[in-house]
Amino acid sequence: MRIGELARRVGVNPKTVRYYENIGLLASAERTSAGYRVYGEGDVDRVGFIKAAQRLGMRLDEIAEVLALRDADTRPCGYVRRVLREHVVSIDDRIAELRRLRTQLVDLDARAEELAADPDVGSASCPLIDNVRSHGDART
Amino acid sequence: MRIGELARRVGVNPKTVRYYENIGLLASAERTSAGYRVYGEGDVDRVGFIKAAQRLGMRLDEIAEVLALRDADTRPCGYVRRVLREHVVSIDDRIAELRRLRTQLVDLDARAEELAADPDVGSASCPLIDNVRSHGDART
DNA sequence: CTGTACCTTCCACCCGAATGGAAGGTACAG
DNA sequence: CTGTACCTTCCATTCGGGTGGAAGGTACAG
Repeated sequence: MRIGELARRVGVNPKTVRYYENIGLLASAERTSAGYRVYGEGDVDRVGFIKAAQRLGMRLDEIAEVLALRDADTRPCGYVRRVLREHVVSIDDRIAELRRLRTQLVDLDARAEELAADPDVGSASCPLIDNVRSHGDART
Repeated sequence: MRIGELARRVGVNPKTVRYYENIGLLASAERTSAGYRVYGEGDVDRVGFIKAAQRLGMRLDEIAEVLALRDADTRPCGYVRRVLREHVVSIDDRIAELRRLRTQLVDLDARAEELAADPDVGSASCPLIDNVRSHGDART
């Protein structure tokens, strides 16, 4: 497939794919005789992986390390395994932190519940909204 | 306390604190007669919360929404609770995705283990490292 | 053959999130 | 009363991660 289809399938801009190639996250793609880049399923996978990792807050350079590992059919050396293990630990930390945040949010919601149960207030006006909207454009 | 101490306690740059005030994440701080910003424990807490949320990949505008909620001693309206619940769901997604990534990394490490067990290769050289180092300066 | 949808390179610009530095005021120790 | 550590504002710059747009080539349908 060509770059457009790859991009569509992963949900990114074709430019982003070229950008990844530029910075070495993707190997230089094969080209058709006309110079068009040609991709296969492996690339869909790879770009998908990059995007997934990114959503988790990894930077591209960190992702590059992990991908390099993934690419290594060759015997992985100690360095590389250390990097791997570090990533696993940092993921564990992240998960733990997310759980803490989740708890805080659920508690907030519970408080909201209580207040909402208060019969003499409807849920009509919400000064909060104005509050939120006035700083930094709401993206939704 | 003044801005420097707040910043030190949370582990951020004083500039960052002013920046947060600018964009409305922090209310305008009280000032001494000389114009110095004055903070309390609540602010340490708040900036710490911002940083924690950020480490989890939330953007400042999303964090602003959650903080606005946290600020709401007033009855939370439906809108606000919806936002809350959305955040919880997205955290759950994030956790799930992190788990998937973790599994992938652990599998990689297991593969590394196998290969490392192969007796006729030491773990001396590692073409991977060069690979990684050549694109995007390694940060470590 | 022409349209249009897609591709190429190259260069410049955008956004979020800070951070640096200049120019100047303040708190307080010695 | 001076040093230095800290504060103020304002404006410019950085960095990561893209994205826009121009100028031009290509694939293929009608």
